[in-house]
Amino acid sequence: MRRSAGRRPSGQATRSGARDDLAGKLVGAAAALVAERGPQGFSLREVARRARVSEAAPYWHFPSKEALLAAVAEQGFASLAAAMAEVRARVKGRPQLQQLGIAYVRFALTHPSHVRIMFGPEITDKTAYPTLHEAAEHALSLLVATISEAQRDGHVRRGDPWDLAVAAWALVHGLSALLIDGQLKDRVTKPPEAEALASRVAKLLEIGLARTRR
Amino acid sequence: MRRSAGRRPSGQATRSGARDDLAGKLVGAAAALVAERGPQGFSLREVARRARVSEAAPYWHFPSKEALLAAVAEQGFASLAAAMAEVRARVKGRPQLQQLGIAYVRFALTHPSHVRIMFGPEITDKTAYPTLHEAAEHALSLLVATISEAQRDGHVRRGDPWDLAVAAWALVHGLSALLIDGQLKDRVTKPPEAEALASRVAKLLEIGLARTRR
DNA sequence: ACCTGAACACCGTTCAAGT
DNA sequence: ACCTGAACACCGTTCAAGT
Repeated sequence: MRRSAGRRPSGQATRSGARDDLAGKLVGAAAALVAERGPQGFSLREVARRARVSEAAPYWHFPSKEALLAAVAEQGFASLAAAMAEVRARVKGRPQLQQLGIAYVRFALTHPSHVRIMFGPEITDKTAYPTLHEAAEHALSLLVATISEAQRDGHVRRGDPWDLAVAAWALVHGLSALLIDGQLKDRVTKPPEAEALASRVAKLLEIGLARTRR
Repeated sequence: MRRSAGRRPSGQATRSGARDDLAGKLVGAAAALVAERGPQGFSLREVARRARVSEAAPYWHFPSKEALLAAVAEQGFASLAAAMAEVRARVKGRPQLQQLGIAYVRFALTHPSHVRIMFGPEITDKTAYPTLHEAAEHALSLLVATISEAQRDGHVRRGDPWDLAVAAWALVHGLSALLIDGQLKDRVTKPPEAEALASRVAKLLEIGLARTRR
């Protein structure tokens, strides 16, 4: 009960750009370890070992293993949002939604362990980490914005944009989960097949959300 | 290297109906523990404690913690398939698909930890447990059958039924995952709201998969 | 303020030993 | 064939102690 509950979960340096920043190094090592071994093989002690500090050292910067993972998850939502923003900047008009969906699945397939941390039960209460919550919220807001604009341009049916966004999110998130969890291994074994499936499903999304009478 | 890799992962009795069946008792205790504490709080030692045997005892019946969890997951897919079959028997015609979707989400919301075990990373290689794989395959086959019949009856567009089934599965699975993982807690806080959202999303599914020009 | 070393209470799994 | 008791190598977390 002597430490101050690990501020700076995003892991900036204490002073400007100091490179003795252990918090940042821990987040980096944690992200790498998650990518390597997945949520199962992850351990705080191994992170400490990789950062060349004692097993108790991380506790000064993060109140728990969960808090460190929350920082990793936040990082993940930031990269996801960046990937989404890139698509929104690059492709305009009717195909935007489909491309956004494909980008989502692609992100999940290239960072499966990251995605598991972002959404899985490792972080029990997401609202306990406000910056994580905001990062997730921001990614969703990009999708809602895309839907709203598509409605304005007449590419998507009328209706509550949040509802439609959740449906779109659920579709690509569900496909990602099924692929990551190996539930479709019988029929889709290689990455290109997964990409093709993602493309077809995202096409169905575009059709499904399209204005009736197309 | 002295035991025979735990046969009977479904946990039947050795002789007909013998009630000293430890394997079955372990699966029961494991399922209860999963429901109580989730995948995180689950431990093989606690299961052994609840079954009133030593911590080494489970290893005669199951080669690993993962194998015991695979039995729990198999049970989960069996109940899911049963719930789906019930819907298929009860409701016919065009609303069948929507009702199936709602039933899926309802199952996930009432058995969140079970669903996590069924789909999560706890079981690394699903193909290593053939009966688990079959149980999952069977649940999917019910969905494919529903789609095929709906196509025959003119309620669903043309196209590879497996593709359409995967899209439908992804949609309801994704919505379930987002709800379970608390990703929608900002907007949907109570079970009735979740049900209503599931209903609207499943309706979108029906519309999206409908024949064009409806 | 920040970190170490040692400790506590847990794990999954193995292995000799019992019946 | 089936189970126990003890052991090994790990965990997350805490706490006194150092600087």
